[in-house]
Amino acid sequence: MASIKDVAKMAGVSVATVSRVLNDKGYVGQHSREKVEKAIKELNYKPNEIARSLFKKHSNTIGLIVPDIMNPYFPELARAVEDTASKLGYNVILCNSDENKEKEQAYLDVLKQNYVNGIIVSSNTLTAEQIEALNIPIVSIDREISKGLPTIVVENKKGAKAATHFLKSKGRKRIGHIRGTAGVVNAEERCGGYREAVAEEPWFTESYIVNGNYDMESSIDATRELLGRHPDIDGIFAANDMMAIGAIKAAYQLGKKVPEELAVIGFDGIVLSSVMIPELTTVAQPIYEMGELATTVLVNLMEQQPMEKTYYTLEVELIERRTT
Amino acid sequence: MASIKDVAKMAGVSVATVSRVLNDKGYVGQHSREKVEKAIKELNYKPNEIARSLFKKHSNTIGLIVPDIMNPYFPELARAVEDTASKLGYNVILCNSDENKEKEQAYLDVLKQNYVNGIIVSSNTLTAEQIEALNIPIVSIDREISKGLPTIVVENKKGAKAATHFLKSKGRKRIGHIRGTAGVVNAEERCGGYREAVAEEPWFTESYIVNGNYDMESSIDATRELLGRHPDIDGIFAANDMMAIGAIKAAYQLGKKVPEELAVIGFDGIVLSSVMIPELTTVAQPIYEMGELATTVLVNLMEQQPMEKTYYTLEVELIERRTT
DNA sequence: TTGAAAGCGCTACCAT
DNA sequence: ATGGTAGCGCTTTCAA
Repeated sequence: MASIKDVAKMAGVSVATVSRVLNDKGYVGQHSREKVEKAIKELNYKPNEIARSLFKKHSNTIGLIVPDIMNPYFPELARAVEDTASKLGYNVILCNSDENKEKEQAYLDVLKQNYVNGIIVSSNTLTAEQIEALNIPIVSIDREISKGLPTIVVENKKGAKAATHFLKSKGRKRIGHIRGTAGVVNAEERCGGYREAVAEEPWFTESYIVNGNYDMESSIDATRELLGRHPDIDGIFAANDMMAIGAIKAAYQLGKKVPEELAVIGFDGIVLSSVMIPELTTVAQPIYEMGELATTVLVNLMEQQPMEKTYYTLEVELIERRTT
Repeated sequence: MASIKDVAKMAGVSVATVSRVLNDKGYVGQHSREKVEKAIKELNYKPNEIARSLFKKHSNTIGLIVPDIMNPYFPELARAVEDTASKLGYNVILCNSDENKEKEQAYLDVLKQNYVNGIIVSSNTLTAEQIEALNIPIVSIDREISKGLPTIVVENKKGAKAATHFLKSKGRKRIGHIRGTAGVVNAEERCGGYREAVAEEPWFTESYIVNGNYDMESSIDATRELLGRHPDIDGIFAANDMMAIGAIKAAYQLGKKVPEELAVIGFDGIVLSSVMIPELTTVAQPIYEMGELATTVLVNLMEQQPMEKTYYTLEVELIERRTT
């Protein structure tokens, strides 16, 4: 591979001059510039990004840490991040943390050793201390890790409340809730939204809430239990789409018709929700937009641009489909 | 961040000695080693991978180029690649090509400029020349780009044939096929498998094959057309799962019951197929395994280890579920 | 067993 | 306007 030296030699100038035309920085005479450009073309020269990174102390790369890219929420996010990063001249390194603290810290270290410019992270285990110790621009998606740290979240509570009210508006009389993973902030928030919506209902008791793990399997069990306790439930708000699907599966197993006997609404708006049959009514997050925003905010941060805002709460949208 | 110099200073030795203990290479006295290790711990020193890369001429990262991580086939592949790479000490840079030649070449260049050790690619547009010009270890998934280039594929034809025979074994009398994107090799192969299975059927004509684009929308239209032409069709083999889902949607639109009046079988075994309702019968590829294998083969190649094999054809597995 | 120093490819400072 | 060169942090010869 041709290096800057080869270009300089062929053009009959110094490497300094080549560097100047490469970066379009400093004075370069018209004549020299042309010679250099010609040599670059002839040698098909591409600057070595690693050498640049060593000098600049950053590598034009951003790290993306997600729990698991196979979780249907994240491909769209990853795509948005990669699209935006690529447009702005950055590569993205993909990391699957499995919500495991050790893995997460290991990735953080590796990313730092590789001089990433910044990191986008979706995590429920990361602490403010870890981030401060790292001393690299970070933006957090879906959870506020600490005050002041740039964060992109959605209206979890509001969306949950809307979902529950929607079920009521459809004439549902007894509405249960399948809560997300215990300890996860957005699960609490969504549960809070549900609670507000049903607080005044005479029938409501805590037993209308059952715990799931944000996956389909846990939700099938949870739904069976819930429906066992309260056979009169005719509407379920699940804290995410995968659990909504689980609820529908459980309903089929129990011989209940969806939506006739049981209406189900989810949360997230993953692609799956619009593809499955019957199509799922859900409170959709603007996932792509979140990834885009996270990336531009991160890049602003990396480039030390003044930030008007550091905490973004995006709107969710209730999409009515077939399960309600 | 502490550098090797700081460690050397603190330990009272030269940077050469520190480097030796870091890499466990060359002679280091017991006493020096201990001093160095102590200093490393105390400073929480982590070697700068970029500096290493500059010297070594590779960066311990591999590029993964896929058409679109949002396509449900790829998250599992990406996960497998990342898991395996991470285990072997490599990072992975994610690239979405959109099957666009220019984007693809741009990524190839960027990856090379970043000294990636190797690349895993799933592409229908990449040519043997591009790869040779690049001069970086590459393995191709899902398509043989050129003889000799390490390749991981599945038994497309065999699987397609099995799918069609399976429909017959279920008593289906008229079986249509929704073909994948024109010009894509695996689409041809799968179509070939279907053809072999129905060649002897007296009813068979080319009009039982209709073209889709490997996505749901195209398949809905294609299915409506197919069923319009041949209302007697009672079984459909779609060249991938998304198109199978499209076929099912079209059937619902037309008031046909699945599987009673129309059996549908897909291909790929994406997660979606087991989650949707009704669960989809499909010919599953061992996607995770393919990613794993691709990565280990690539790493062998990068490390110049002798390769027994360069072309791997993996078995597919017919999974019977609810749509047949 | 250890250290000095060259060099990986590039940028930016300082001269001229 | 241009060139020489130090230095980014590391590895690896070469000498001692």
